[in-house]
Amino acid sequence: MTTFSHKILIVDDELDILEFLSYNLKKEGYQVFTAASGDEGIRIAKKELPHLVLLDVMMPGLDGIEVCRELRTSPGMDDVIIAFLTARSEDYSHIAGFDAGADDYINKPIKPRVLISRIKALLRRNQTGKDNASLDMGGLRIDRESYLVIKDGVELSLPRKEFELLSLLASKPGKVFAREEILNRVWGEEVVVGDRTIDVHIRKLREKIGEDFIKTVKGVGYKFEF
Amino acid sequence: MTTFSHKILIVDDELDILEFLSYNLKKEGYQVFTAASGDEGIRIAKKELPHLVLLDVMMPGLDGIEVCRELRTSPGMDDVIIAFLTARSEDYSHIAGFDAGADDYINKPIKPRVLISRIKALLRRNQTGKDNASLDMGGLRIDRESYLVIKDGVELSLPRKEFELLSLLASKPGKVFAREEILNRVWGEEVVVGDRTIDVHIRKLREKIGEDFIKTVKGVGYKFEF
DNA sequence: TTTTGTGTGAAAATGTTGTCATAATGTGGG
DNA sequence: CCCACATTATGACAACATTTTCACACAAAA
Repeated sequence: MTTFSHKILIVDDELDILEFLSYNLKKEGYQVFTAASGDEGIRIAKKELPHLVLLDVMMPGLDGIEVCRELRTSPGMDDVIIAFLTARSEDYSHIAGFDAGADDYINKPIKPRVLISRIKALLRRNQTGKDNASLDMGGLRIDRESYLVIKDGVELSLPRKEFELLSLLASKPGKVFAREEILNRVWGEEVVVGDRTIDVHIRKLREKIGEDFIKTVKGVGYKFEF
Repeated sequence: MTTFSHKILIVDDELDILEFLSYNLKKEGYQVFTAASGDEGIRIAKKELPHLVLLDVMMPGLDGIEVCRELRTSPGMDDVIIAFLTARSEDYSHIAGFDAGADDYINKPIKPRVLISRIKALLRRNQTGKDNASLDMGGLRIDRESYLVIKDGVELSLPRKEFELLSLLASKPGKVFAREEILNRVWGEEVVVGDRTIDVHIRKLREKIGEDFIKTVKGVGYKFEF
């Protein structure tokens, strides 16, 4: 069997990042293409039909989201895996809405080892045809199908309410969910539970997945961030 | 072998789009059903159990999202592939909250060639592993043809219900099957059996194949793992 | 008939969920 | 800047729900 090499396209306007990523991925044996703008990214993507596209969200001109949209509607691109590169500080709320095409979000700054393992996971996933109903972010994977949360590679099995709560919050990173809304969607409209119930579940979640993912917005509710 | 034809249901309130899509899909050999409203779509879906549903997001009355929700919670519909049709200009944020069921988003206007290739990809994706006659995993082989389970080389002969239950769970390792889903697919839609029936069969299975393969997810269902 | 398969109900075991009291923390007014 | 107030965090526990397990009844097959 000849060694098969995946094609990866990196689109980012910052040249040093481009080089950094390119270097590390090539070292892993991937076939790497780079583009410094959205337009160029689309052109190369159409020509090379890469298996995976790393897409910077913030770019002058065509931004990552628009590129993603364009790619997703291009012929032959149906199976392309698209991962967004996002700066940790950026507000995710506007991205969150766009769940049509992203397979993963990867935070900058990026440690090579982490990047490689995420990319391997992504490529593996799509190869087995297992189109997982799973979200992957900040070292946390939430798999709605297997009811499993994987944190840094370690499986956590959460009780139902906790899982649903996390699942809800993480479905729209950055968005603040009001307590009322949480109650409606996790517990249901008619169910009546005390005021502290949510807090307690939030606490248990934080114990399990770490303190940093769920942020309290006093007087309003909670939000998920990564 | 006779040619197998996939059933596709299109739901859209614009009749010319309905016709346009219908024409193109029929030409490809698909069995096409159409509905001009959400209600009609649900009715037809329940009757025909299509493999794939193309769902317009914006419709008067029941919109695509609501239809999708309804379908996803209908018995037997778990494997239906649902793709949303969206106008390019539409804001995705309101869709985002709805993470329950869409397998794909397809932008209008639609080029036939693109549509066909997306649909093929979607159908292909879901088909894998479905018709496998023999599954082999973790020292356990499940042979649907000979109705035999072989554990570490030893033949086990399981009663029909037990075999079908195991077969279902193992058809998608990792996936949690809700009790409701199990009932529908192993016992059938109309059959009414008590709550404890599933548990007892699970228990007998565990006795025979070992305790570790079938995991309980409390409040949700069971899943197979190896 | 004997054996095997299948479903039921009731008790026990298990894990999950909700509530309370109390501490900690943040917020806005003075 | 500090205080009083409102809100949230936390830990222990009680209440609850679901699943397990068992013994048994009945049906279907051998």
